Amino acid sequence: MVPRVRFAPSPTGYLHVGGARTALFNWLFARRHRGVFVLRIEDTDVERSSSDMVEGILDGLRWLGLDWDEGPKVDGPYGPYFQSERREHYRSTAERLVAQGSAYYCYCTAEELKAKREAAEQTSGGWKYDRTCCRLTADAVAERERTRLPRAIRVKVPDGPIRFDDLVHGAIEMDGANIEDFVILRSDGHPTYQLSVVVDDAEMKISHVVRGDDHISNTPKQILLYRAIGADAPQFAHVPLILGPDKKRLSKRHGATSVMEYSRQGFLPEAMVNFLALLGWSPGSAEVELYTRDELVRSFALEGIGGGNAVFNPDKLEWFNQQHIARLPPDELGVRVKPSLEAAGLWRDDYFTNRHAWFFAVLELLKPRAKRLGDFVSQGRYFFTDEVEYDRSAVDKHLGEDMAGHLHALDAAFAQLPTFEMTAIEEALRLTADARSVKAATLIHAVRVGVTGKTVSPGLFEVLALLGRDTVHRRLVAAVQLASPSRS
RNA sequence: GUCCCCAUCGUCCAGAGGCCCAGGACGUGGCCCUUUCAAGGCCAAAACACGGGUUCGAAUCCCGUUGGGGACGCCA
Repeated sequence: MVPRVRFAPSPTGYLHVGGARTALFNWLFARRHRGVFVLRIEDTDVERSSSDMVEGILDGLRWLGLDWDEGPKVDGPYGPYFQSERREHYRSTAERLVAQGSAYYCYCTAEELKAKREAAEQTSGGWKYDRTCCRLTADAVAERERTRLPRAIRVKVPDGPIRFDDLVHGAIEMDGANIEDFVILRSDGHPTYQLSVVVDDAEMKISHVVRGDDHISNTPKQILLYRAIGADAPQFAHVPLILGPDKKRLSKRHGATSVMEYSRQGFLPEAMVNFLALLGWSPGSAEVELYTRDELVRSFALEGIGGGNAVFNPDKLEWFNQQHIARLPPDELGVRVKPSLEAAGLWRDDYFTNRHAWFFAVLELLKPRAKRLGDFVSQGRYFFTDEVEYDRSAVDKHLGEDMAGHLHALDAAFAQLPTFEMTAIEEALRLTADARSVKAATLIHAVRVGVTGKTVSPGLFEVLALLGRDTVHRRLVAAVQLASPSRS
């Protein structure tokens, strides 16, 4: 039997890193075992759900490369995959449970319940539904039904232990006495999560439920429902939560939590996937941290998921990003960097055609310094435009008036070079420095500032070679001007 | 308040009774390389929460304490 897993987000927000990791674990498990990855949208809360949010979540999953086998836009044998389109399944199931005696109508109003709960919290602290409506006589129920009094449906929770074997936590047991008679169908006819999730997981033949730790306490309720509807419960694997640096559950307060926000910030999906996979999961003893998506699929196992919560570490994410950027082949890197250049207005189509060799060489040079995709632009913009932005303090420091003559001489030396390539450039510069009794380093720094506007760049000779003789000449002329006393 | 989960360096993990005076990665500090900054290489500091057991022997098993997290909704 092929494993069937699902990711079931509720579209009440964007895909955040916690949800992304849950989705990733499900996806990895499905791919590892050649199973099926189902995407189901849990939009039973009409008030808080929106189609924009659905799109946002799909975008996040697509960006991460987590493709689903059944779900929105991918028909399957167990659809529809939006809970809002499956109401009849839930309603009829709930009525069936009432008919067979495992659930009952509850006519208590929200106000009544709220009052009771608040009163109880004043005194004892905790509160469970007091089963007022469970004790109603058949006549009393019939009377209320006749007057069409609004009612919800509650499950009658039996006392006694409910056990299950969690794939990450092991045996877990809870006593029904600690669980209240929870609502499965609201008075407006909409199902609650507890009902819809069980009905759908059962009908969609889900074999393994991999979800957040925060659902552990829901699991016994759901097991009760599986029993009541006469279905086998799936295997459960409850993944610990992702925490912020303050050890509190990760939330907006901790900065970027939307997966797409990381995309915007220049992170690679490869890096995010690698980072998230290793947050709470480990392949075992291998002392390797960098994985491609395929490698993760090959080594993934639910057994490797640890039991404790994990703190989200942005520094490590950034390191993964740098490593994955460094591993991108040149043409692929070009594709990834293009949007940043476009956003800066520095993109030119011939970077992919006539000048692709030059373009790729520039990216390769900038690569070891790039932590995010935007760094190619912020650190290397002088490659893509002649409008050099000079760092004022760098100019003051390295382009003193004594440099004007040196730079002029260097420009002349460059003009004499038979070929303008790295070793020849270096030789010319060192010779010029010698001849004029300046330290090569001093001249190098001056040229760097003059040509790139910055004190920081890749190796200067590579930079000059890639910029080309004409560009270097123009900038050297400009640098001589900058260094000349007349400028002020 | 009740119930549940968790507990190894600052952080993420390895460790499934002797291989561990605890290993890797990020971060931090130092050195090397060097025209700057990175990258890379090398080195260093840094942890088994505490207390009881069990055992010849415990980071590993059991109990308790403490600490952290989660759930107790006609939210999901």
